[in-house]
Amino acid sequence: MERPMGESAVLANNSTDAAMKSAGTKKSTKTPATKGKIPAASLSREAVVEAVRQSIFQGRLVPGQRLVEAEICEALNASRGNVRTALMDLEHEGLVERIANRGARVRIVPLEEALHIVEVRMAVESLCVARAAERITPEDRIELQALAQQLTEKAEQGDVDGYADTTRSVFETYLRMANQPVAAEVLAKLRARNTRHRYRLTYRKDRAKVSLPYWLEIIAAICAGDPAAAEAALRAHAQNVQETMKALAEAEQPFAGLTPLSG
Amino acid sequence: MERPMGESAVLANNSTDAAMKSAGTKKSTKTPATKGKIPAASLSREAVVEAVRQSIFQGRLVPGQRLVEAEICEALNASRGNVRTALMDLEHEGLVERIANRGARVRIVPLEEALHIVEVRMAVESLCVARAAERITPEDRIELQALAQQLTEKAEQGDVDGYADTTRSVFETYLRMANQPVAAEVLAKLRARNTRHRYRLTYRKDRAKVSLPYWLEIIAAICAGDPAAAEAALRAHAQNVQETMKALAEAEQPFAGLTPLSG
DNA sequence: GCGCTCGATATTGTCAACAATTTAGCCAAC
DNA sequence: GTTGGCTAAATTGTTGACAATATCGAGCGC
Repeated sequence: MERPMGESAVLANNSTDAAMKSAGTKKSTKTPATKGKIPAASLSREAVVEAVRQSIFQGRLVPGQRLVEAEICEALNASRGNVRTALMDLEHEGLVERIANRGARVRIVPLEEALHIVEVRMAVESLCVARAAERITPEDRIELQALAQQLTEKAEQGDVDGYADTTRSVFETYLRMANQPVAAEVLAKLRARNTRHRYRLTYRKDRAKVSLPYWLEIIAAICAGDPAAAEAALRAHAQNVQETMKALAEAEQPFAGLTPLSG
Repeated sequence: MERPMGESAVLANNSTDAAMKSAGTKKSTKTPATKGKIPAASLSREAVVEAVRQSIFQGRLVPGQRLVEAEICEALNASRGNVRTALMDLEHEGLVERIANRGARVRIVPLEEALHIVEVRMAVESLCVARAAERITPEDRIELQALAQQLTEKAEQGDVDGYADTTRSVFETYLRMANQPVAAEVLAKLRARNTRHRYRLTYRKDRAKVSLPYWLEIIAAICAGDPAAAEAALRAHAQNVQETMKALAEAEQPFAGLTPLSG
């Protein structure tokens, strides 16, 4: 209704490839045959979850957009049951909003909530870096210092993507070091939930210059085995992120509907 | 197979009442009639979630117990689809564990994980009490001081249930004051997830004596508008909880299977 | 006697038809 | 012109049947 047709193609064009990739792993063991009737080997629930999730992350599905079960069915060639459960899964992840009898849509995460998310992340991640600092081993120290070096290089080269990837590696490294699986789980969900807001920050040309000193300080504190300093450094970074997000949102406010992902 | 029969009654006997209560709210508007065929007005998905959740909380379903869809169906008089989605919901809550093609069981939360949960809760709740201390209003102060008074009285009277209820009120109050919906959401899930371990602590006769000073200190710090002190007080409490949980688990280790809920 | 394949059974996963609900358009009445 | 109810269309929710998968036990060869 809202948009008559053809938009389901947005989901189909690029998604099925990625979706099939994860679906292939499943049905590989045995050929179903299915009594001669070929039901087009429809996507499993997990594959649908992944396809829709990626579509949201990559901006093919914009916040607020309606997710009609039947449309997704056709676009991904999946049965409605699978699509339905997939949407429920995504609701639990906080990516999709579902209202009873009224359908699902891509969840809109308002700035205020995004700031709250950063705040909670700050609390949980400060726990993680503190524990990482306490538990650091010589091997970890070498790895972290190498990452610090790499981070500096990427920043100097102006390699935005590489810099973003490396920060993720740092994050994953101290998370592993912290040995806090519950914290890791919580963080994964929170990060997924404000991917969009995070993207706006991460992929800015000048972001590396601002964030590099914060990252280096965090790494230095962990390597020094100083939990308090690590917490402080992480909180400083988080506060900068909050401020920058606010500033960015204000700057973009006038343009309302537009979302210039690649500023 | 494992246990031939009759155990489904464990779920049915007491649960349907509570389940019906929440189901009643839904179907109240209109009588379905359903073409003359009476499908026994089966429980909706949410009602099943609630019934199973309560059964787990109240210990009628013990950790590790298998949750066969068909059995729950019959016990609660719900359709399998609803039971199925309910189990998936509970999986997301961390209460139920589901293995593909092998069914669901009540999740076993090992001591180690329970300690991790307390640690994450400590991080998130310390954020909340700090914010509560920053944002406190005169009305909040009056409310908190009244709760502190009540807490002291219940502890003196040895009213274990009342004391537990009041601590929950304190928790809810500073959570509301903190204005951190995301943190509240995360905490709700974490609390649900180690309900069982928490019960062992909360409902001990002598627990109030130990925890009361911690609670009073937290409240005092919030009322004083001192975020740092509030965080410190909360962390002290959390650490005591961790230590006590460890000690309790060790003490119970010899008795293996038994779970003396009302020690 | 021991291990192994092969069937029987129990249980979960998928699907498509059906029921219920909401929404939008329309006409009538005020 | 606006409000109110009524009907039709679109969409979600539910159910039962069927397919796929894992588990267990019996028979069989070694």
